[in-house]
Amino acid sequence: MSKPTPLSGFPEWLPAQRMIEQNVVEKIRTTFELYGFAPLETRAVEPMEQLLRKGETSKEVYTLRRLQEDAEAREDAALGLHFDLTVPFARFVLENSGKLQFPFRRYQIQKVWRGERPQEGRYREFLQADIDVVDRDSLPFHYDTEMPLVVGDALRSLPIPPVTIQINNRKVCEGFYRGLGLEDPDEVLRIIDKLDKIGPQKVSDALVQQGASAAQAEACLQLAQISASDLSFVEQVRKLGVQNELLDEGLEELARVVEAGTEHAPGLIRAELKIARGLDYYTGTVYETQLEGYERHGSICSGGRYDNLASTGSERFPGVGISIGVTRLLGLMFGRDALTASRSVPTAVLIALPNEDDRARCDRAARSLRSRGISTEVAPAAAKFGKQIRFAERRGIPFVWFLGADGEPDSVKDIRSGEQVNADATTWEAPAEDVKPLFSAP
RNA sequence: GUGGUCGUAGCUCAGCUGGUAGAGCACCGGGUUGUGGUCCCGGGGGCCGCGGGUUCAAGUCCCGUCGAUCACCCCA
Repeated sequence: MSKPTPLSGFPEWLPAQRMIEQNVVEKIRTTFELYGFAPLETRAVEPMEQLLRKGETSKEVYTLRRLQEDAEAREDAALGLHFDLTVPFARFVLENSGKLQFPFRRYQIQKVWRGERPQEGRYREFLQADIDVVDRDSLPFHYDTEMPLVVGDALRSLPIPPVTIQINNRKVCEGFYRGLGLEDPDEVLRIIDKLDKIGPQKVSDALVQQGASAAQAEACLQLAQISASDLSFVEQVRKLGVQNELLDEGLEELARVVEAGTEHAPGLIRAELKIARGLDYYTGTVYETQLEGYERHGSICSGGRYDNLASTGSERFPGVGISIGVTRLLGLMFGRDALTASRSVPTAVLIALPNEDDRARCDRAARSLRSRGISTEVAPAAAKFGKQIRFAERRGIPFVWFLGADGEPDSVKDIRSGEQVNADATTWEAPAEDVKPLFSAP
């Protein structure tokens, strides 16, 4: 059997990177819980009809079937892996609405799968950290203002470059387009979304192609080019002179999100009237997040308001949510060596083994250190101390422990400084910064 | 899913118009009878991503495939 090769789009990290991922997830989780979001995990698989309920994303869904399965059952292709965490959550709410208290806020940190062509920062299997709030019948708008603040806190707790959460509101766009007399707001939105990639001239051409007049296209471009970190965007939109009720409503909402950002997290939020978001279940606020220095790789955290995603005949559960693309974030950072671990193992202390006969003594010392939370391993084999120190060095283990010769005290060496001092395994404490690996930008 | 570029030791790469593989770093051993990182000496490693084809001969040309990456699509 020849050497296995990677599977495109299914990343696997090395232990040092996995430690970083775990640490990142832990920090995100802590922030989510600080805001009172309750943990939830849904199954990886959903019925296809659920997955396709909103949005034409069928081609991205991986379907599930047993290897041995009769042809007729196969035709149903009844199950698929979820491609985000919002749709399964909506299903879960409908299914369990009787057992939940509303407004219901929960977080989910899980793998999702999409059958897209992979490239840097884009994968087929990746981890999302998602928060949502849903309520019965109607959901107060202030939750729309809270979402970016939560992920802002989470992202700012990580050793990564600054982020900017860009906000828009579909009501603004749709209202504006309708106010202009354009009939197909979704199509306009789709075109406007490409502004950064193809430039204003081509966007304008495309709009005219779709039946817009030159003046209408120009107005759409004017709107899309509005960007502000404060409320000044309202005035800028007004100046364009379009009158529409939905537009007014959207502006009011967007203003509230920006206002909350200004108050609670200066520099985090920016009204960016060109962002659209692909998923078509969003009905109001939409979020997209840029990581400074990695803008061209797309948003690392997105979401929005969905008023109609979770509804049955009689019941309706509007929601708002946002999701951090953990794998994208990490993949981009790893790709530039911009996030590293101080060691490749959790171990803080390596106990040198002078002779195989001393293993029991070493194990005793190890147990003593572990009992006080110090991650410890005993050297794999008796060898020259130089080799054992090198074993530790290769892995970034900061301390090597030496048993004292009979009657002598043990000693511990900081192999970074070379300093070695007498120590007692029942009382010695590692410096606080060395107990766990550190994760940082180099 | 469509198209482009790339794929040589663990890593970074060299290998001219086809003539059966090299460097630096890393790794292992010795100098250093057991406390490393310097220095010196020596060593192991590559079906040249994989499969097929053209040719007397292919790392070098052609096709396919897998992987990486870029653009489109879409999106975390």
